[in-house]
Amino acid sequence: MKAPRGTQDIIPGVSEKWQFVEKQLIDISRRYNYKEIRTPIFEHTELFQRGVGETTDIVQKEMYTFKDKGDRSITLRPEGTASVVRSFVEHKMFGSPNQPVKLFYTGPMFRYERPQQGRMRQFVQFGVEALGSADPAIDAEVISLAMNLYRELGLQSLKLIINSLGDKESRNNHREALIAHFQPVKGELCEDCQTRLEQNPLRVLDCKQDREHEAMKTAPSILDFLSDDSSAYFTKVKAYLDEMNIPYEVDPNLVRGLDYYNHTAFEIMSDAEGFGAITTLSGGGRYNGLVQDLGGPETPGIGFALSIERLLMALEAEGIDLPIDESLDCFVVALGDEASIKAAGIVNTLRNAGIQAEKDYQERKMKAQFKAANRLNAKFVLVLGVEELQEGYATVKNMETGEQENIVFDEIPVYLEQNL
RNA sequence: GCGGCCAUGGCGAAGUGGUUAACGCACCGGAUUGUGGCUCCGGCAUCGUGGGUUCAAUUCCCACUGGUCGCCCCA
Repeated sequence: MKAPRGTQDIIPGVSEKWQFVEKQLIDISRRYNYKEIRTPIFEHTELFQRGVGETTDIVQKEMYTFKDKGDRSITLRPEGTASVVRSFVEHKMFGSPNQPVKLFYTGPMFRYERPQQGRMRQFVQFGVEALGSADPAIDAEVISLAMNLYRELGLQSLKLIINSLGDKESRNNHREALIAHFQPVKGELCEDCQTRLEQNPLRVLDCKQDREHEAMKTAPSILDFLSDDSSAYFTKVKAYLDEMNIPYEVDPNLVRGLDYYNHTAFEIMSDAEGFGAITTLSGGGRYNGLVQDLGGPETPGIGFALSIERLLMALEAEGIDLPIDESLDCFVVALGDEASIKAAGIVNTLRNAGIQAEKDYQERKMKAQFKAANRLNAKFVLVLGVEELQEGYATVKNMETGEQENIVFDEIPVYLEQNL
């Protein structure tokens, strides 16, 4: 038996990295005053159809959807925002006195895709959502949070790309212009783009296949169609980023793959060598209509999500070692049955005193027990033999210096606490 | 969803249509009857799964599963 395609086990040796990174993400989020939200891993299919958008690749071909025994259509969540917004509405968080409502989440997401490195069918996202504020300062805050998460872990090769998708009016005008622009050459575009032109002409812009087509190069930019309000908004977002010394690049072709975005859109990529085809570390943007689409009052929102798998890949690509403690405080070597019983007692006492302790369970000989202790990076080894048992002490060896001394049983916890 | 490459012990990695499938690392045991990191000796493999060709398949063919790279898309 193997884990299903596109899934992975995170086992000791790697799980420590996950724990470290996840703790880091949570700590930094707390500093920005985001609170954790946990939502179900599956939802009614309709939530994603409405929230993510019928025309998106996610909804059209990537969802894990099934009927449960009550004949309900259920979908394993492909992303986090729709669920968070659903929960925001369901729990009437729009009524909270603390606005905006600032939330973060971590957990597995599911998309049925062809796996390759950095693209799994089950992958873990960390994301934040700020609901209830239309202040460009919160856009900048979310972006700065995203950048800081990476920076504080030591990543250097980062590129922040931003764009504005405008408001409804801007998008409609741009949409008309795009259709008018591409219609005459429609037959020369790839099949997907021909469909996109009908359904969501904006997405023609980020087609990789037709990138070289001259109509692409001369295509009307959304930035030229921004309404005065949208344009002013985007200018303010940039001003905040400038003030926070966050470098960015404006890419008018940056289009997010989910339908709910408007105004600010951004993506963080890695420049690092050895990163293969996938360079996007995280993406996010503003979604001012989404809360209303999902049955809540008109409420602005912005958020972003990152993939922890890709974050770990980026760390690897940049050769960053996480400060993970792989040592063991104490290993108790016991010789014989009687000593083994005493060892179990001592190990228990030490653990109760907050000291990491381990003993042998393989009936190994002394030499092999020392080898095991060494392998576990034990800082101290306690030896219990016949003589020790008789006299009521343990031989305590400092594995780094090789020095050893006799410590009576009762004093072992204190001795170790003082010397660790 | 499309195309290429790949699959040998815990890990890395040779190899062959035919009796015992190299080697390195790790692990276990011994040399060293109570002390790790060095040395020497010994031990340790249903050759991804299923089917086919053949007197004989780990080796050839097919399917499946999985990995990987590119495309697509994204996190």
